[in-house]
Amino acid sequence: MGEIEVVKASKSVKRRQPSYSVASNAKSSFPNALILEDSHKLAQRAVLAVRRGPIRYRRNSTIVCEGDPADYVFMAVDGIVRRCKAFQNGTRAIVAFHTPGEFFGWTDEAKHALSIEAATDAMILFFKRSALLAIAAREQKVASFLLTASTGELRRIQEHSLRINRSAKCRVASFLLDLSTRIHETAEIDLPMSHQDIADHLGLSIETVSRTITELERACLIERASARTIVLTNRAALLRLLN
Amino acid sequence: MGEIEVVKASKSVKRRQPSYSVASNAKSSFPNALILEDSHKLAQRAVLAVRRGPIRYRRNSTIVCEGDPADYVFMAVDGIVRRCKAFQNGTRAIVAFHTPGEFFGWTDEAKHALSIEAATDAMILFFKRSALLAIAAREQKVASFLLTASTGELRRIQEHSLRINRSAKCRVASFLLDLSTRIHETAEIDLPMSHQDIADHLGLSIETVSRTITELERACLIERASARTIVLTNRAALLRLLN
DNA sequence: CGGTATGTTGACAGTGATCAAGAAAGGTGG
DNA sequence: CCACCTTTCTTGATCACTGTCAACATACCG
Repeated sequence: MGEIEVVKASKSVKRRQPSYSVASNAKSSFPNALILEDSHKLAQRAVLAVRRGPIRYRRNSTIVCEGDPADYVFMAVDGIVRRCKAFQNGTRAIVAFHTPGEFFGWTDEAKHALSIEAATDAMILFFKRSALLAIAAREQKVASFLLTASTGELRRIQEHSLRINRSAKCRVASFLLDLSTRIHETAEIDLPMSHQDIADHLGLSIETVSRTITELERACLIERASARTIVLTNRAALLRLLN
Repeated sequence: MGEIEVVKASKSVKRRQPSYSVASNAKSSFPNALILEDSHKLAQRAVLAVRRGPIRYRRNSTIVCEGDPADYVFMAVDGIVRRCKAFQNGTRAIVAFHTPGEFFGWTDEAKHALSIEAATDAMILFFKRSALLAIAAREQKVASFLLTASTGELRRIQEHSLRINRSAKCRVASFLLDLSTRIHETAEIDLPMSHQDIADHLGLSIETVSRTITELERACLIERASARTIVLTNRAALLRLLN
């Protein structure tokens, strides 16, 4: 990835854009997402001072390719981002989804180990890694901000690695609960990403994801208004599935 | 976990102690493990200034329980540590193993989300989290050291989450290669942890771990001197399994 | 030497993947 | 606004990998 100048457009995105419902949610959440604590306000100001963008990405377009130099770190203002790795046999694993306000792409290596892609239409801020490090060296609050972001991501991945070797039903239930928390809608979730993305994230086939959702619906743990709109009607029962 | 005063001993540990072979390896690696770069020497000195211990733990003894207050962060001087979660149905998932020199147990939450246990006899240093944060607030190098430790752990868990939904053969091969790198033995690995630990880490049954190792041996990718001593005779072929 | 913990191997079952077909939703162009 | 097309999702049938149960082997230890 070189300099950031133009808005990249994907090849042929003429699809439903459920991202917009997330967008309206995210628009209001963005300023608050950054300002988690009063003590971090200065840090955030300092961090935001070196932002570039935002740049608009269309759904399924690539922000960073595996092996690209890790010069930049990112934050979505709007939309959902996925970090993933493609394997030789054509399969793909999505290590994490990122919601607006989360930093992602931070690493101590020279190259990004994972591709970073827009799972929905997205607006992305860029931060030069060297600039962040330079500020962090001067401003303690910024260093602490980076550590907090990194620690938070560590916690999320640990939770994910715990659910990944449980049953399909448990994985899906856990994912839905997690998603509902992270995009803080009430009970109704408008799934921002495709079933294929969910499958690749949970290590399941797309068919199993579909079947499992159907099964949860039959058991009256959730309801479906449409394929992408899920209502968590019985959150307590979903939580019980997790043990 | 309260104050650190005495060496805790496990209930009935009268087993083979393959940890000793690792110990001899780790003894020499510890001073170097900390001093990764010259620029970090000052940070390390500052960090080590607030250490407590080391305290000796016997194999399978618990250092921290799930839900214990997260007042301390740890580093093994010697031995292998596992961080894990027990589920209601009696199964267990090991999120990560830690080798001597690695920080672990860092979190931004008030409680440890995972149990921390000695996978072999181990010598553990303790660091009060509040003390580390206080030093980090004064000394930039320490803040950067914490960030580096956290980022490194993030990278390892990401790699683990990538191998966790691949085939059993691929998981085991990847684990052996990773282990051989981390304990920097040559080609011969003296597995420090039990097959049960490996199984719980890879999300496999103990039987599948055993069968897969046998299979790798039949395919002449590895050799076994004993159940716990494995020689990576064909590292290139193992790497090919990973894709 | 005997007892316990750990590892190995076999038989069978179950969860989830794969293959295949059809349904639903969304966008496009007339 | 409607017909058509593409993409996404759903459902069924079958298969394979891995888990479970069981028995045995081996190593370690007192």
